[in-house]
Amino acid sequence: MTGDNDMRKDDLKEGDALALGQQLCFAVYSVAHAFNRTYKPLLDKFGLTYPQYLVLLALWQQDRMTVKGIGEALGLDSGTLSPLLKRLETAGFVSRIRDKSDERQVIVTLTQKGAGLKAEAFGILTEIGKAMGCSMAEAAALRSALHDLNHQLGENQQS
Amino acid sequence: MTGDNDMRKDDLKEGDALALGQQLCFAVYSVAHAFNRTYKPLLDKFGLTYPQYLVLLALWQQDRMTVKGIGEALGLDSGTLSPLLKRLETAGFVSRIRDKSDERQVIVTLTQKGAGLKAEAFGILTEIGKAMGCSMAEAAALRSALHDLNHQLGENQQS
DNA sequence: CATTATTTAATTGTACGCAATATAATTTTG
DNA sequence: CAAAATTATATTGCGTACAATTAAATAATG
Repeated sequence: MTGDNDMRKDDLKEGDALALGQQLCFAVYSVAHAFNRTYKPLLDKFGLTYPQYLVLLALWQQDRMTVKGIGEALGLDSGTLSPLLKRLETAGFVSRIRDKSDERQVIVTLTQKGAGLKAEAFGILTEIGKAMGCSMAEAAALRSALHDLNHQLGENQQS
Repeated sequence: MTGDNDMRKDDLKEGDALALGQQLCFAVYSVAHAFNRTYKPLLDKFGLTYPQYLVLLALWQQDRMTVKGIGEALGLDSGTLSPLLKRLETAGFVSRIRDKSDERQVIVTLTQKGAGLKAEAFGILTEIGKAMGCSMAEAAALRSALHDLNHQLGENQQS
């Protein structure tokens, strides 16, 4: 480290561009993991994973969705959802029934157990709110910025 | 809005506040996937996955790290890193050598191929910058907010 | 200095996430 | 109406993530 490196602060700008701490994507990646770790103990009580919880959230908002509908709501494809829904079915939270009027489709429906979980899972909301420990305005601004970024990144996808 | 106390709006706001953390989490989750999709075609050219690219970013910043060191930098454990590093070694980007002075440790070192890739990676930055379609200032602000959130979520973890 | 405890990687098992493919049902079309 | 194209879901294969376990090396302890 002696002598062979005369780099001064001014020269470091380009080198720093590739630094981990500078990467927005890494910040997002890290927070996603942090959220996952925060949710895990809360969801473990119900035997749910975070993606499974997302599916239930979607169904609590609107029951009787097709696999495709859930996929569009969550940004997941059948390769992810088919086995996930099978596990949710095995666990007794949802049932999957072929649509009689279009047998290609599978209608995913909440069971009583799945529907009943909504009330119990309400406590998760408050726990997550507490864990974030930031103001509503901050959270709302961040959500909005991420929403824009998500849309922007999606735009560049279809090329 | 301040000081105006409209009963209905208050109810709505309370519901929003409760759900905000959850929505923020989903926004982060979605953007993480969106970034992954944006990076994929860029990294495919080099035969890299995004987590593998993260490891190289860490090594470009500081070469000769232990598995544990890389894990701390990226928030990953040996269960993820061991097979990943094996693939990076097979692909010729890094080499793994047992530390002679402490044979428990494995020192991960960039090969010439791995080190040489850094120059080409600047092109990825430009592409990502374009895809994000926001100013440096915006990106920096978002990164800073995510950094804070990550720290905050981490605080609540240690119980 | 031998035993125990801790540390570091690797391994095993489960669950995403996604590309590519397969399969069956429905539409489109010629 | 029959052949081709499209659509919806499921399956396969690969690469993360992460908990739990294992194995080997080092450190701490009596």
